[in-house]
Amino acid sequence: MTRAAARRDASRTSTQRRETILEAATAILVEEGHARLSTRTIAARAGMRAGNLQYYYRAKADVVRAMLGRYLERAARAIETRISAGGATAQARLHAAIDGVLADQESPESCRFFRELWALAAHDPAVDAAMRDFYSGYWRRVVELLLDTNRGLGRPRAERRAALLIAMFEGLMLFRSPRPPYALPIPALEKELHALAETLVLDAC
Amino acid sequence: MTRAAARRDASRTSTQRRETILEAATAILVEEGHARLSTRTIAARAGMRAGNLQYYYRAKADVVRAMLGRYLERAARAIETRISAGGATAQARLHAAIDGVLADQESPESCRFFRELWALAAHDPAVDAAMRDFYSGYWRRVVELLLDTNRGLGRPRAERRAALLIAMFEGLMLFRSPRPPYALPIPALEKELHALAETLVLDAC
DNA sequence: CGCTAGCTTGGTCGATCGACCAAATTATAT
DNA sequence: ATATAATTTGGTCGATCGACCAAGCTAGCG
Repeated sequence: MTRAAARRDASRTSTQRRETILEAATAILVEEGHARLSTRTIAARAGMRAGNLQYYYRAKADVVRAMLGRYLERAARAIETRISAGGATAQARLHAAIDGVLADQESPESCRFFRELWALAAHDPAVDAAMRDFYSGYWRRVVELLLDTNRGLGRPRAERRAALLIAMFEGLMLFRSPRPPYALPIPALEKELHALAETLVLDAC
Repeated sequence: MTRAAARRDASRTSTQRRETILEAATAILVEEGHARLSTRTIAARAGMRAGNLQYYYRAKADVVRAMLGRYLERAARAIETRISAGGATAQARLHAAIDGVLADQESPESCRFFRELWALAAHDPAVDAAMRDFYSGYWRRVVELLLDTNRGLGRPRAERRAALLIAMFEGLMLFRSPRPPYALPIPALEKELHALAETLVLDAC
């Protein structure tokens, strides 16, 4: 029997410890912001000493990198799941995707996290690269959704409109968080957004 | 003769000294980011000692507040100027406003500055309040522009669509900066955006 | 049993931060 | 010229940061 398997406490495996650290880092980023994301606060939240955190991640940048990968990966998977379960027609899947993104934005944590990510990416090349990767895949996926719904759009136009859609989503996220937004009636806004997506995908003018 | 007028070097008036400080702070925020915006770096860039900076602004927050007010005020005035000079018809003024915002986004400094502002606002109540003020006025102005172009829209719908427009603008800014963006063909994108604004303001469906 | 590898502690290091202040300097007014 | 006010200097303070490391602890191995 290997040592790892023999552990009484499964939460003490090395991978589980790393997971705890990433969870702690995410929680701090969401609840207290990037300015308070220090090796010490992460360690404290993870229930360990600062020195011990360095045993699992040599540098703070390694923690950030891992946390980022974990989060973006999950976000991408969540959206993909929504799309696949969205319905039979391409149009239904498009609207399911929009609903998925909007639902994600309902959670203050998600908005917070992404706002902090933008802040971090502004001057951290590693974070910036990861964000680019994420949005690049995000964008390609939306382009395909638009094309699936209306082949007549043509790829260049679909690419432009996908970019506008994503920009609008991200812009909305800025205004949602952290406190109740700029007196925007979100539900009505979402209907408007669905209608807008409809024209974006149908109008080939 | 007053003291200020008697100064040999006009750049040594108290107000001019403060202006120098705010310029230095803005430059640092744009070129090096909010993480490097410290009282010491600001003072160094303004050509004075850290202690002297505190003579003009008691706390770092005061510098940030003043810099923010200065910048947002200018931004608001620039857009307003564009609109007034935009043309005779309401529709021409709307498109002039869009061009103005897009032109502002062309400058990397502007994108940088706003990205850093969003980062600061995330956990600085004063910055957050100032941003809210700015976007609140921005939003109201766009609502009026939409209503001027097409009375038939009705205020609630105009408010929603103005919000979507602004969200799209701010979202685009995120993707523009700091480095060449996500392979987005910006000129074509801007045409698309004008067309989209057209449907937003005309379609009353 | 003792050995060893994995894990954890607690402390230190140099750097940077915002803030504060007494003293020195410079400009203006009398 | 002298007194007064405005400005500038240079240094210190306590706090926090990322990183580092020697020593101690623990669990499974032979």
